[in-house]
Amino acid sequence: MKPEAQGKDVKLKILNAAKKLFAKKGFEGTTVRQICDEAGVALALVSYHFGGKENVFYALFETFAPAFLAAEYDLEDPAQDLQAFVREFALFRLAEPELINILQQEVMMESPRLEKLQSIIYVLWRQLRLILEAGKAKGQFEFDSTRHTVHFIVGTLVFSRSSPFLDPVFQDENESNQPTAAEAEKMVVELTTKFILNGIKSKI
Amino acid sequence: MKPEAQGKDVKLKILNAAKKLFAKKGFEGTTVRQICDEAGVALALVSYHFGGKENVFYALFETFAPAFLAAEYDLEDPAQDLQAFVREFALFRLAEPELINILQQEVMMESPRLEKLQSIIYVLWRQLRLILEAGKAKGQFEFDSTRHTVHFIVGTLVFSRSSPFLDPVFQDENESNQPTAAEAEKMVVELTTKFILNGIKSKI
DNA sequence: GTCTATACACTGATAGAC
DNA sequence: GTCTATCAGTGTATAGAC
Repeated sequence: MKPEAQGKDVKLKILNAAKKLFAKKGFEGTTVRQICDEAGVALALVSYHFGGKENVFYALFETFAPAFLAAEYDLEDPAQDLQAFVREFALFRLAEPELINILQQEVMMESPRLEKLQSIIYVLWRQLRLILEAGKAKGQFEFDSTRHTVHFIVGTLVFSRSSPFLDPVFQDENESNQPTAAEAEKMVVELTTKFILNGIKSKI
Repeated sequence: MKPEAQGKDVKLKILNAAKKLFAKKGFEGTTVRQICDEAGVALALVSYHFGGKENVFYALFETFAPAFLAAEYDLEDPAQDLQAFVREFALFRLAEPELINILQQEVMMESPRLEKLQSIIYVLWRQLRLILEAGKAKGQFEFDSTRHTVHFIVGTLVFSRSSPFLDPVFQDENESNQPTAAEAEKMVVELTTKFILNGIKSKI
């Protein structure tokens, strides 16, 4: 391994370890020692490469959510925009469940760290709000309060804890034969879209 | 104040402080010192009255969610049962937002503390699942996957962070004139019910 | 029951060898 | 760049005065 590549490698190992641990134990519940143990590197390397635990947190989002939902919507067909929005969000959640998990925890406790993520979150929030209002104006959606509806949709999109003890082992309901990973992905996106669009009485 | 009542008073002050802080900073992010400062009592009293920080956590739910959603549903009219379920949940969230907040954080990180709350959570989860399946069997609801639909509904019910920076100050949309607290409550319940019931195409 | 003072493990961060 | 050893600070819990 080339010397100059080692730094990158260690940084990535730390980021992956931190992602896993932050999602599982929260930011405060995770110690730098745990991160380094999980990553298999020495304790000092978090400070060396990132300059502290908090910067690992920010690097997590810069690395794994670089242009997360940077898509713009022209609001010409809000129903279609909403579908695209939901789809993109659901796919990101499938790709990076830990990141969504961390984000949700931080949003819940209004952590001070959110300030530096405000751009990401606020943009999303605003996009959704604009789509909803445009769709309502065009008669495509049916809801009373934009503020609450944004909450409902975000809640639907964000919450997906497949804890073993909440979903006890039981026969696959409809999906009797094991779907492939790709099929399962597609299904989740479809189901989520359907629930949300139904929720605001939009055609699918 | 009667001597024997002082203990109760201090315990309640600690519980209220802990509820506020756990919701805001998470369990691990909250220190016993912070709890006691917020409660205005000496550091030692958490250990004295509860036997440690973790027991304060459990006492929180025993105290403020004594028979939370103990309601039974006969599943004769699942659509009505679901409405009652959503209503009861939404009202509890209005009454004890911090508790829902804490619960959500813990569920997200699958904290070890959840084990002792399993009965509460699992019962809820199961009730909702049973209502959904009964309603589907009766043709009242329309959805493909019970598992995912439970997730969507719980997400909708649980997520409601009214952070000032997510909902920037802007003119009350529909609700132009200030509603009373009771009216606002009623509205939230109605909106939530509507979104969820629409989501599974149930009549309202 | 409530307080202050303290014990002692563990935290994040750094210094210095390699 | 990476490691081990160590620091100062803070965590929870307890001992003992009142």
